[in-house]
Amino acid sequence: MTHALAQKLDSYEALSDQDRWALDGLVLRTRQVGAHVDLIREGEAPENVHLILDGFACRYKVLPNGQRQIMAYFVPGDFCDLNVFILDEMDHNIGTISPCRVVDIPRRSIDEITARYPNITKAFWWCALVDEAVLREWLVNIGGRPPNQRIAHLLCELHTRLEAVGCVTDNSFSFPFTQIDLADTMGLSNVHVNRTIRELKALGLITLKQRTLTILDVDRIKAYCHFTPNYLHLRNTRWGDRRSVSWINREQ
Amino acid sequence: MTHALAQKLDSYEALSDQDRWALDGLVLRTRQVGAHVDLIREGEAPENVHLILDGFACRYKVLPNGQRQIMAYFVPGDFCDLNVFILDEMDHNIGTISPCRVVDIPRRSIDEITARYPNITKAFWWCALVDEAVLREWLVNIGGRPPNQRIAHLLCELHTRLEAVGCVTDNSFSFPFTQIDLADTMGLSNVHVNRTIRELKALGLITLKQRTLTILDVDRIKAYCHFTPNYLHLRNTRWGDRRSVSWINREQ
DNA sequence: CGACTTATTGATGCACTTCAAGCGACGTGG
DNA sequence: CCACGTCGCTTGAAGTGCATCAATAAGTCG
Repeated sequence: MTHALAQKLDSYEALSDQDRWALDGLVLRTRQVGAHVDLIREGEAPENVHLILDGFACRYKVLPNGQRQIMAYFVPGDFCDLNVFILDEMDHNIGTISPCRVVDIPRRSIDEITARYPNITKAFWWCALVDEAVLREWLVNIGGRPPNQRIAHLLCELHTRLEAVGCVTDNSFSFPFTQIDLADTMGLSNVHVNRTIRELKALGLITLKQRTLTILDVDRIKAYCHFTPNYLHLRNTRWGDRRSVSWINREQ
Repeated sequence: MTHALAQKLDSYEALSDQDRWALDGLVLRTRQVGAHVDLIREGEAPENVHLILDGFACRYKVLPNGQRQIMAYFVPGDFCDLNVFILDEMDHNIGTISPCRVVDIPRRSIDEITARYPNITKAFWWCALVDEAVLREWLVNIGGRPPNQRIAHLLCELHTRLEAVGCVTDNSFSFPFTQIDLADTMGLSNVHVNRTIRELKALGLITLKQRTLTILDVDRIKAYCHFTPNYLHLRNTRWGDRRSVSWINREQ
């Protein structure tokens, strides 16, 4: 059974057996972390890279008034802070949502890998750039989409990302997020998240029972929120020749 | 007269004379671009890195309903897409706000520089990570702050970033953004942006005349929106020992 | 079983959007 | 040179989408 990281990198570029062995060496020392535990906090100096092998985590900040803003979700196979060594200190927190299996990778191990395995190095780069692209899409999501499409879009993204690491069966996947988590992610109140989710259920797009989310009609929910996965830059995904829209034709 | 890039990198780590010369070689071939011109569009394959030497540009997407979402502002000294080669095609557009002096840097030049100048390589890394940190802060801004603080926060950030490249005198700087630009940046309507800006003027925090913005009371506007520049990771900036807030104490 | 968190639902209010109209600055062409 | 169109800013009026407050129900964990 291959771990989520190898599966994820493989979805970008085919890995050799040597590459795989090197990755296996990276993830030898895993540790189990409970739910709602901080892996690293704002103000601390980053020592290790955190890799999530199992479970869900997130990146977040807390504003002076106590408001929490979640900026990213981490799913199995995701690095939390791959290149963070460059910066002197963390400007945000990283905490678990559900119990997680985590690997703490020292900087030296990353350097050694990138020195010897160009394929992996390239794949790491790809990870970092995709993470940034996801962050951009979240900004678009919060800034530009109405709440119902906003939440649907997040669900489509999670579905796609989790599918790439084999965590989806029959369009169902583990969904440990509370409605408060979602509210703090989407810039909405928990009450409104509740009503929006019920709307998505009523439309027959999803079901959500016992922390398991099922997408009932993948095509319809993607159409519903205009989900295009191009920003995830997956190898096997193809979508129509969607031409870009420029400055000129701003209105419809 | 040193250009904005050298000045910016120097604000991170002191550069040697050799480093400076190498950077000067990078920015030899500049070109002038008008306002509201796309430098690169969604769907295109990235060929060159774009560096802004003078003027303002932005990163944006256009949603199916015609809504534009701006995801980043570029000021003098900023790379638009430093590491974008890794990805097959652009997932967003980059366009100018004002007329700009731009350098198109081919991938090879970047590779040569990073192969020979470790200081510059490290500084480039720092640029990329700070850009990402800024993006995160924008997400917090849109998701978590009320509109008045949201706009004030953007102005504080611009002030700080422009100061680092010598584009601020007497707390005044060029401000070519229209209120529609700001609206598409902040996830607000242009009407509300207008009223909020008038509020900031009425509070005596700013003036805005002939595309020049002046911050009348830097300390007060920073306090007004709880601006902390730690996410910009500037060398010379120091701020109090702001301890991080964690999961536990969520409410105030 | 009891304490606490999470989900749900209703009622109220206001912050924001939308629509609309007027105004000044600017550029272009007749 | 003036007429006209466009664009950005401003302001008013009206409607509503979302937050806030509150109270109950349903899980969940010790």
